[in-house]
Amino acid sequence: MSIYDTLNKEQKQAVMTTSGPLLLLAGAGSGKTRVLTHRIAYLIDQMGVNPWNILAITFTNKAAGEMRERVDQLVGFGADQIWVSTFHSACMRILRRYIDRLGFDSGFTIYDTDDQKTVIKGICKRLNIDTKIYREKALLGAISSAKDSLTDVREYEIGAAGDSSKAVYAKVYREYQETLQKNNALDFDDIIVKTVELFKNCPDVLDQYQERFRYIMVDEYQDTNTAQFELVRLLAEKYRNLCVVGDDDQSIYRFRGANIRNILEFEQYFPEALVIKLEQNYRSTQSILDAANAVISNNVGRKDKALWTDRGAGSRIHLRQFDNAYEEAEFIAGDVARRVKKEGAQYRDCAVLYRTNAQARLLEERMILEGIPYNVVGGTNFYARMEVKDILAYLKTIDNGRDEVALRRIVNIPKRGIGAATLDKLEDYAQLHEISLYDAMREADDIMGMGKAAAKIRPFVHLIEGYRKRLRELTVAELISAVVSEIDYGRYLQDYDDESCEDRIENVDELITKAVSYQDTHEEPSLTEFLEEVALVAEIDNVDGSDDRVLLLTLHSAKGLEFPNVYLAGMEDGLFPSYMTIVSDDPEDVEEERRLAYVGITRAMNELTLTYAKMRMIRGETQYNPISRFVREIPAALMDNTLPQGRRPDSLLPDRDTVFGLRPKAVLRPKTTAKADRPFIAREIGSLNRLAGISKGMPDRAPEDPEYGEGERVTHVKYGEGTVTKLEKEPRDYKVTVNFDKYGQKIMYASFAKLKRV
DNA sequence: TTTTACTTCGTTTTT
DNA sequence: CGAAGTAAAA
Repeated sequence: MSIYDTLNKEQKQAVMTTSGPLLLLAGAGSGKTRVLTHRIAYLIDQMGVNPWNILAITFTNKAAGEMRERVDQLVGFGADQIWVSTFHSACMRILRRYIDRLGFDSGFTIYDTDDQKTVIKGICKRLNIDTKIYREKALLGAISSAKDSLTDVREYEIGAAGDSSKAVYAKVYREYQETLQKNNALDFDDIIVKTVELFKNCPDVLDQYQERFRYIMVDEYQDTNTAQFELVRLLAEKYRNLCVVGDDDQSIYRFRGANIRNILEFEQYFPEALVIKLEQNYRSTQSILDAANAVISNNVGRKDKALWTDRGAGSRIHLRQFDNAYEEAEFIAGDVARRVKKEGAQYRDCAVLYRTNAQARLLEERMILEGIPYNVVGGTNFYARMEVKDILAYLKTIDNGRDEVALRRIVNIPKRGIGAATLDKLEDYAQLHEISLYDAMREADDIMGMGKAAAKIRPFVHLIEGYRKRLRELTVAELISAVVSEIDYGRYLQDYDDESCEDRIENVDELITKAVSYQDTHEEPSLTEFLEEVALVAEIDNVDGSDDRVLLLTLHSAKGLEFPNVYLAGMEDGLFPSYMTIVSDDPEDVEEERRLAYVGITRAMNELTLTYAKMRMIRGETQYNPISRFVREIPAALMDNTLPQGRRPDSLLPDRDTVFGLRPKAVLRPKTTAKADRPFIAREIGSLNRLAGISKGMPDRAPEDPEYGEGERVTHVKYGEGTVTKLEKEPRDYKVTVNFDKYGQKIMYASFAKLKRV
C-alpha cells in the first residue's frame, strides 16, 4: 500500500508522468492539489529527483503555504529545498540578486496601486495632461496591460505613432517607467516583467535558473498572463519538464491580463505535451455539479468537459427571493444560525459569496446583530490603510532614500510646515544637481533661497539619518515603535480624526505585531525583506481556516476554497453579471462573469443557497434588477423554488421611502447628474429586463401555443434534439418536458426554451 | 500654508 | 452614499 493508491486512474497518470510537458485540465474539486503534491513526492521518492531542482508556483501565499505543508507531510527528506512560491515572490528572490544588471539597486521598493496612482498624478501635473480626458485609472490600466503583454515603452510608442491620443499614453508610460527607475521602485507588473527582461538580457543568469529548476509546476495556470507565461516558458525551455494545472472554466482574471490562450494553446507551444483531464469531482453533490455544468455550458470556446461525482444527488439548490438587501442579509444570517443550532453545523462550514465588496457591509451588520462570528475577506487591504501606509512610508524612506513617493507622503506628517513651495524648490535643486529629493533635503542648508524652510527640514533629516545609523541594532518592530513614539503619531491620529483614532492606533499596533511575527519566522530578518513581504500579501492570505467563523468574501477571493454551505448573495442581473459587462459589446465579458458563477457554485460541497433582492441600493441609488441570467441557466428541476415568471417594472417602482423610512429628499432632488453615457435607472430596468428575455407587460397574457406537441421531435440551441414527453399549459406559459438524446430529461418553459420542431 | 465647505465622480473583480 | 478633489477663507 503506497500513498499513490488513493489516486484515481487519471490522477495517477498525472503523478507518474514526470518528464516532458504536461497539461492537466483539472475541473473544480477534482483534487489537483493532491495531484501536485503527490507528484512532487513521486519525483523525489520514486524518481530520485533532487528536491533542490523543483519549483512549484502558485498565485497566492496562502496556496503556497498549504502546498508546502502538504508536501512536507508526504516527503520525508529535503522538502525545504523545494521552491514553493508565488510568481511574485519567486521573481523577487531572483531580482534581489540580479537586478543590478538592469540598472536598479538591489534595495528597490515595491509600489502598490496607491503609489502608482501618486506617480501618475505627478506626471499628469508635470506634463499638463488633463485628467478629465485622460483618467489616471485608464492610464494606469493601459500601462499595466502593456506590461502584462510584455509591450515595452519603445514598442508602445511605435504602436502609438500617428494617434495623438495614444501618443499621450505612450508619453505617460515612458515618464512612469523613468520615474520608477529614478525612485528605485518596481510595481507589481514590473516584478514579473523585469525578471523576464533579466532572463532575456543575461543568458548566464537564465541558464543558472534553468539548471536549478529542472522540474516546474504551475498551479492555477488559467490565470497566467503573457508575461508570466513567458517567464515559465523561458525557465522550462531547457529541460521541458513543465507541468501546468488549470481549468479554463475558472479563468476569472482576464481583467488583470490573464490570457486564456495560454491554456487553450499550450499544446501549440509544447507540441509533445500530454494532456490529462480530471473530471471526477470529490467535493460536491451531483445537483450542485449539474447546476455548474448547466451554467458553464452557455459559454463558447471552452475545452469540453463535464464534472461528475459518485456522491449522489444531494439536496436541491435553495433559491430565495427578497424585497431588498436587508431582508436578504437577515435571511442569510438567520439561516446560518439555524444550521448551527439545529443541524450541528459549524460557523466555519458556511461562506457567503458576493460579486462586489460593497455587499459585505449589510451582511456584516446583520451578522453582528445576530451575534454570529464572521470574518470579512478583502475590502481595503490592511496594508493600504492610511495609518499603516504612513508608517511604512517612514520605513521605506529609511530603507530606500530614493523612494520619492514614500518621502513625499511623510515629509509633512505630522505637520512640520514643509509645504508644496518648499518641496518645489528642493525638487529644482535635486534636478539641477542630479541627486534625489532626499539628498537635496540633506543639503538644504546650502540651498539658496531656502530661508526659514531649511530649519524645518533639518530635524526631519536628522530623524531619518538617526534611524539609518541604528538600523542594525534595531529589530523591525523596535524600529516601528521608536518611529511611532518619536513623531508622536498617536497624537497626530487623534488630531486627524478623533472618531477613528482608536481603530487606527490598533492597526499600528497590529503592524508591530506583524513585524514581531516576521522577526520570529525568518532566519535573517531585514527591513528590506519585511517591506517586500508586506507589499506582496493578499487579503486571502490572512484567512485562518481554524477560526470557527462564517466567511464573507467576493467570488474572486473564494477561488480555491470549499465550504459545506455556500450562499451566493445578490444574484441579480446588473449586479451579477455586473452592469458593465451586460452593456459591454464584448460577449467575452459576460462569459467571464459566467465563469465566476461557475467558480461560486462549485465552492459548495453539500448545500447551495442562491439569494436575490428585488430592490437594492447601489451607490446611493435604488435599483430594481431582474433575477440573474445565471440562475435562469440552472435547470428548474434542480431548485427548490420556481423562478419568477417575469414582472412588470412599473408595478414595482418607487415605494422606497416607506421601505427605508427615508425622507423624500432623495426623490425631490432634481436629477442633474443624468448624462448621455449613464442613463436613468428606470431606463436601465427596461433594458436589463429585455436582455434577460423578459418583455414588458406580457406576463399576464395567455401564452402563445407552441408549434410542437407531445411525442414530437424538437431541437434546442444548447441541448440538441429530443422528444417532447409532456406539455402542460400554465397561466403564463407552457411548461415543456423534453427528453434530449444527449442530455436527458429537462423541464423548461416554452418561451425561454425557444424549441423548434424538427 | 492650512483649514473648511462645497462639488464631483464613480464601482466589478486584485497578485 | 462616500471618497476625493477644488476653491475659497483664515
